[in-house]
Amino acid sequence: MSKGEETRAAILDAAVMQASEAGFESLTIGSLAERTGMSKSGLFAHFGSREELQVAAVEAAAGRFTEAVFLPALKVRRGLPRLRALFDYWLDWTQRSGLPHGCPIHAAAVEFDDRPGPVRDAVVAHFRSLEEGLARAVGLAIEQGHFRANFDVDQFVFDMMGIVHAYHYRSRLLRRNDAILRARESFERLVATAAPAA
Amino acid sequence: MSKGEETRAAILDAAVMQASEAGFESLTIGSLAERTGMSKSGLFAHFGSREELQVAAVEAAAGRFTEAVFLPALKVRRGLPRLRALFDYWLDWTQRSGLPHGCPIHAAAVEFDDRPGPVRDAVVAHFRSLEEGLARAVGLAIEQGHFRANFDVDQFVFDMMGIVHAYHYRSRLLRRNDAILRARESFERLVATAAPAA
DNA sequence: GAACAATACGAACGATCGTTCGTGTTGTCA
DNA sequence: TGACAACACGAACGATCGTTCGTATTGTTC
Repeated sequence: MSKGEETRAAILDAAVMQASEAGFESLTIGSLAERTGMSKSGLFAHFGSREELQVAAVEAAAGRFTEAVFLPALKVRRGLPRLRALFDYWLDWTQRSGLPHGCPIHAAAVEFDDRPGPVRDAVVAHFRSLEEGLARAVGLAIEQGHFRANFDVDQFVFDMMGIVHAYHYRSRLLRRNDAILRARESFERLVATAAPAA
Repeated sequence: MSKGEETRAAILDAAVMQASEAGFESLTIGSLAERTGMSKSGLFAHFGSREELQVAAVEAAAGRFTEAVFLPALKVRRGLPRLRALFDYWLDWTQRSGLPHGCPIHAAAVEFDDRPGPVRDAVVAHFRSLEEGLARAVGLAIEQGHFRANFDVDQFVFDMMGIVHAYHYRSRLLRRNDAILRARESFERLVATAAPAA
């Protein structure tokens, strides 16, 4: 890795951390320069514009998500066990990735849901690939006979997204530490509706 | 209503609209002054600080929510019918309230979930009262015999929040127009789990 | 080590940020 | 209508925003 690539990676590290704390809109050249100990212009030179920096930060966060959630889940037996692993890894991936202030992309999804542009596009791309990955895992659960054959995969993905959103809301905004228990109970009930006919 | 109260209300109208478009962090004195046709200092004088303006805007949005969701639902027969009405009014309250860019408080919930201060406090207060209202409606459904007696009210509220969050995510970020159908199906399934023993 | 590109810097730009202040212009009530 | 408070304004402040540019200082390659 060349010197430039190294600094760029270090900048994005700091950017993802800051986005986790205060959202992608808080990513300013100045604050990021101070955080990394660089000059504003030196940092700026690694990205053509602030918007490109935000896009790169979204993609960096998305990459971390994949590393922390999908890659380890692939080592688990396909079908329901892998789906459970995905769910479990998903709920606490930020903490395991050194982002104690919540999921940055989850925040971006709300921040940019009404602001067209490259940042929004990057966020949408992440969630599309996330939903595709989930749908694939559900499909495997059907193949393995863990879920019934005529199961509505898309509805399952919708519900699973809802559970995770509700978990974030309850734990981060309301600071209720029973959030993870509520989420697990919801997930188990959701899985139960998918059980094959006895 | 005195002149001052009138302008203040007009400012908050514009503020809620803008927050719906781009979040509460986008509420700057300058942009709001331009939107209302006032001078920066003239507008500023109605609030001691930008933060107080943000708090007032959150409270104004919360008030609108109550008017558009809870008040009309009170006219519906208590129990399951009222709960359904709450859900339906909730899903499209922003459009009926002239906020075509999504729920401002929903955005604030994510924007300020990690930023302590008066704004966050106002957001939390809104969601607490919202959850209390939901729990009360579920309690009435139990009283009316529509739900079984030993039903877990808190879990129901958690799941209902999740459905609405997922609805926002799917319709606003992914722009899928089947979001409302997915949400309704999830809600019906949730209601079914609450049915009293036959 | 020489040569050249890659990288980082400091200074400066116009714009906008929240906020303060002094001064008019209104609305309100006796 | 006169008097006083309420209201709105324009100008200015220091700070920060994203961005540009010229110039050192580095890494990299022959």
